[in-house]
Amino acid sequence: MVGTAETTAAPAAAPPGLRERKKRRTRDTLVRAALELFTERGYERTTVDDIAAAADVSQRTFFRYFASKEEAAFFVGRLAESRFVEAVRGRPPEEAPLDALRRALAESWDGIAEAVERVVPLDLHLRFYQVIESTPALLAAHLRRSAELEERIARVVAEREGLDVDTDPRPRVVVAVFGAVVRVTERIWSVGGDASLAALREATAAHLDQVEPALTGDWRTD
Amino acid sequence: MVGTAETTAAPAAAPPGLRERKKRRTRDTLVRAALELFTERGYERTTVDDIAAAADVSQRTFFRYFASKEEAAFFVGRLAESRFVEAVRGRPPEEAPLDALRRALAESWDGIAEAVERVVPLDLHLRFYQVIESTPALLAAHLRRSAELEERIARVVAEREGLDVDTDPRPRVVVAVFGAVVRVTERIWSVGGDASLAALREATAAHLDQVEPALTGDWRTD
DNA sequence: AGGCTAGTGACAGCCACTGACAATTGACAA
DNA sequence: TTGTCAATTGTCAGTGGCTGTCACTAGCCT
Repeated sequence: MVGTAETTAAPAAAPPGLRERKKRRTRDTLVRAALELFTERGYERTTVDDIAAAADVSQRTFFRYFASKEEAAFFVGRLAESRFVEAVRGRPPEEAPLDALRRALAESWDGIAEAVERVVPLDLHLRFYQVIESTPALLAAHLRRSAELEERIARVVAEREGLDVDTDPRPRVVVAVFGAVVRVTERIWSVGGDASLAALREATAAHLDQVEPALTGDWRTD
Repeated sequence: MVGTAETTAAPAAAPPGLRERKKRRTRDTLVRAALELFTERGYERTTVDDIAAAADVSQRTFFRYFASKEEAAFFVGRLAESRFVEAVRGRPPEEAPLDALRRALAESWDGIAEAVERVVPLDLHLRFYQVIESTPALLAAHLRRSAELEERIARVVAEREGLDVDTDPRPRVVVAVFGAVVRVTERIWSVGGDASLAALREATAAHLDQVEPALTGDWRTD
């Protein structure tokens, strides 16, 4: 069952039966309970038993929905990622790669917020980033997931440009640069006082503007 | 005891007593046993008990030397990181940041190889990168460690330029970009056939050359 | 030589995670 | 409606990473 959620949703969605609805409810309850406990008490100090108890299921059931404690933590993040990948796919092919990534992100925010809200309060999701940044185990998992996401996007970019990712390093390089900036932003934003989506959005745009000047390196001429 | 290795070595190294030498030997034996087992059998399929048995100590003793199985895996990598940081510190301040990083890395390779050899065969260390890339848990840990390293280096760069990392995002951005390229290189190199230091060195230089052209984005004009 | 202390092993226990089996409970046809 | 089948769940037992505790041994220092 793990991983077979609606990420692999059928094209023609038949009205889900009771069984399916119940499953979704359980899953969402688990995710929400997990995020609430994590943000209140911390990731490490929350046991899977705690989460299961809060959702009123057995520990074994928790692991039938999520392959690991970590996976539950990032379930919501996954929704956001899919949105972004789709946005990149939808960009007109004549845009330069870095531009396309940038605009895709800019136009994704609202859709992401909406998708997140369908499972947990947006605010909870945003506050959870602070937990990620301050928990080594979670940060590690987050970075690995980001790397995987970058790989997916690099393939999309390569396809747009008619290149082979395994021959030409440029797609991976641009995407890596883009991802690096986004992560620096997340980090700075998460320790800053304003945990709002608007603040994240603006900080991202601002930092992306810094890439060119930062690389040319005449920092002392301003 | 964990973490108090010679990273925090005394300035005037008094001739180490028997106790100290024995400790170092035990630690190195553990590291070597761990890397050998990891590369032969895989990380997950090697238990801490296996490593401890191979080094002829108890499991408890293993955990007195290393806070986690993961830490033993990255002990050698830590040596390499320190060398690099020092090399960055040693670069003349008039160099542009990205240049300084690049040259620091270029001049570090030999010293790193030497430092590694003092603990395990260089070849073993290099082959271990394949294990890292193909083991999710290790990759996650590796990425987190890289992020920490980048933070340290960002501070060095900021200092060189007389900037405050918490105010000006540029130091973190350059370093992140540099780190991203290095990681893309590691990844491609680790799946490629040639697991030699020379190959890694060349691939790194080549990929760093790609940053500028990849960002400007006129990919179809060549 | 003898006390001091760092290093070690043995043991017990917590927590993430997994396999196996039995009990429930939706789904669907008779 | 009812009976059957399959999906979902709970219980139980076990593995592996990791930690606290305690007694014991072995370098070190006077």
